[in-house]
Amino acid sequence: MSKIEDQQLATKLLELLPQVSRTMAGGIRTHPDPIALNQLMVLRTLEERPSNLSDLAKEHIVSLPAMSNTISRMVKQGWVTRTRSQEDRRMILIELTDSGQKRISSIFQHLANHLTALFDNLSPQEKAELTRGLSLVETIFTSVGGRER
Amino acid sequence: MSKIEDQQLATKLLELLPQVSRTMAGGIRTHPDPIALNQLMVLRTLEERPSNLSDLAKEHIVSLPAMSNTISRMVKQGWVTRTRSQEDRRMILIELTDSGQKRISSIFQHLANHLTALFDNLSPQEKAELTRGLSLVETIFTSVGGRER
DNA sequence: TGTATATAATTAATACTCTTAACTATTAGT
DNA sequence: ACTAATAGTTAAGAGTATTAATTATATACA
Repeated sequence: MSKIEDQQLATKLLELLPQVSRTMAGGIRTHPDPIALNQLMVLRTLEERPSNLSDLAKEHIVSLPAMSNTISRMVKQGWVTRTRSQEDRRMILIELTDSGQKRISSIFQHLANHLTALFDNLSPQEKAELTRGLSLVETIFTSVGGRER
Repeated sequence: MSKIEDQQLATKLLELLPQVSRTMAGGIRTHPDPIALNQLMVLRTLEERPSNLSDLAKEHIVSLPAMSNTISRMVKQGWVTRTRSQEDRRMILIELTDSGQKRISSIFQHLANHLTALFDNLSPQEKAELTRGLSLVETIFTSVGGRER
């Protein structure tokens, strides 16, 4: 019920956001052959399963044109392929290529090492608390689901 | 020591990032007269104290040109002013205008309401855990300080 | 069967953010 | 005075986002 506390949470989240996202971006930029943060995240999704454009856009909470654009850039790089579905010819299936797979492994490993170094200073106790906190963030922000419009 | 756990933390963070930032951006976009998320964050910094460009750039972990660019756009909107410091004439002091102050109040209030609604479903216990988790994120990601280069 | 509607994706127009490299002032050190 | 460091801007280039308009394809129903 405490409105004030909630506002403080909101404020803290708003302050943390650029710190986190730019530290991440920085962790990628030190890779010899870097990639945009968003592209890495899309590639990680595709690593788990091929996907069509709409689902990808929904999952990453961006508009269809934005995702289409991003995919175009990655197709140009040879990291993913676009294939029209035969069952429903309106749909485009996006799949990771071997080249894309290699790329993502290399960069993700690099980033993970970078982040792991940051976590190193935490005690096991603190790591557990951090994990718990992130789970709550996950609950809150994924319950919203797609964009609310 | 558990490398695997750390990687899972990294992965979770990487997955959460777009969810959080886009939910935030969405919370702003529903305002009748929206603003870019980054601009809101810079305005909030300036609300606390006027600042020169370098400090602003450091605090938001972006390059000097990026911040200069963002400030230019906000000056054009009349939300902040640029004044050359008299003590050290190399420095530019950025200050919030009344118009900027009004703008930020309105939008931040809107966003905070939006987020507060998300927090509403949490128990006080969970809110405490979330707060703790965010503090840890803060510790980790602000200890890095500026960009690591 | 045919027409209307919904869905999937793309293109276009526009805006914002970010990087590095090159350049202009100004200040501080020797 | 000369050099080096610091503060900021401008330029070039890439990436990401939005909404609006357009093209296909699929589905619903009269």
